Amino acid sequence: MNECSFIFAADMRIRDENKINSIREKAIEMIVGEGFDGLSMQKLAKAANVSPATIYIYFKNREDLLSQLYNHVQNTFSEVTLDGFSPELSFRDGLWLQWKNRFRFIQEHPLYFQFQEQFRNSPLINQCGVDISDFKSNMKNFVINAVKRGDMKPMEPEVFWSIAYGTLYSLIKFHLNERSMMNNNFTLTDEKMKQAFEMVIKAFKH
Amino acid sequence: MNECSFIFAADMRIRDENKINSIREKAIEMIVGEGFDGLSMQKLAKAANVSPATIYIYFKNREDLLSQLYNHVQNTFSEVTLDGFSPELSFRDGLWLQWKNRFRFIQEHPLYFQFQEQFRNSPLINQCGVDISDFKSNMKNFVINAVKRGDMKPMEPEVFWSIAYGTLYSLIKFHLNERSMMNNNFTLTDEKMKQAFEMVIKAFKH
DNA sequence: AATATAAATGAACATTCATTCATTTAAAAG
DNA sequence: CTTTTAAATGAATGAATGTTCATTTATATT
Repeated sequence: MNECSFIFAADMRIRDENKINSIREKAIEMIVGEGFDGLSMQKLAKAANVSPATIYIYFKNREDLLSQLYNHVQNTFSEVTLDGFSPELSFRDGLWLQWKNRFRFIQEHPLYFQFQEQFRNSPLINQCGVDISDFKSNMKNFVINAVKRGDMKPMEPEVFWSIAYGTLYSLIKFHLNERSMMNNNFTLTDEKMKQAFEMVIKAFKH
Repeated sequence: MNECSFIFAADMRIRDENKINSIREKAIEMIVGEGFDGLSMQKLAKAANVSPATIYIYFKNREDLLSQLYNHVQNTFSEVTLDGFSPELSFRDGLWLQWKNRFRFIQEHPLYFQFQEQFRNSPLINQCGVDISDFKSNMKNFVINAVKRGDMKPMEPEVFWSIAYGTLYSLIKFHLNERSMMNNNFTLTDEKMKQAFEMVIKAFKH
């Protein structure tokens, strides 16, 4: 398929991958900074040093742009999060690796995370089908194995997820908003993460 | 102050409280359904059966409208959440009452909750100063008392909050999205809430 | 150098946007 | 009933919106 498209596209002027990247990054930047209603195609074009029409070469329309942005962010998220992970890992090691990987994701891509959260909490999430089946089957099998080994009593996956990750995501949000709910600066250090993690592990104990 | 404004306003045509309510509710409805970029002043006027100009009697501009919406929702949230609550309650009873109250809030005002989350995860949250100091001092004192009594070891408030409520909010979000992360329907019953609550309590045990 | 192909463009489109304003409507007081 | 006051309005404003299109530019092959 790759060779095919290379052959057929032999004569075409090559796509500027920097351009499509620039459009994507600037779009995410604008959305995180000004919200979805702060993203206009013309402002985006200007920010990405591109003609408005150029955007429509790579994206069918505004909706498709947003959808592809989310897709891209989700793929990056899956990559980082699955790094070094295996469903065969012990409950403790596997969950801790997930915590570390997910925290690394927001450290390496803070804008991606904020975009992700903004998108997920908006109605856009309902119009956008992103395939993360590989990621999900990894997570699912991990839980199945944990129950098999008796590291965790059986429970609905949503209950598991809420305790295992709801806590972490809340910590991360405090970390990202310097002006947190408590009005003092909060930095999520490894130590605090470990402290919370041990409490979560205790919650899962029989 | 109330009497004063009554006297001075004696001759004026009375403000239609239904109108301002209708504007508010329709606005929240539109935002939850179509996102912040789905809310236009003209569409809102039509939905609320009002002239666009009328909106500007009650709200300085679009930004002020959004800010007042959030303010209203936060006040409602505080009312419901503090119902029956006291910082003097035992750790277990107080936290459980908070869980029940917050769940009741999203049951009675599901749109409010979704609006709240959408707003909180958007950049709008930074431009909008809402006073919830009464609410916060209640929550703060509750934690102080819990530490005093030895029901909980001292920890940063953000860590406490993430374990105590991060879990609950995650459950609530699964509950509200019928198409959840796990792709099956999830309903947050009292039983499941209690199950998760007991795990959270265990996490806090010494 | 000439050709072919698609990338890239800037100007233009109709539409929708937030906001304003001159005018009308309704209600309370005299 | 008349007057007064502010609520309420519909039409209008210019600016900004998403999208298109005829044209130009750049590149890989001949």
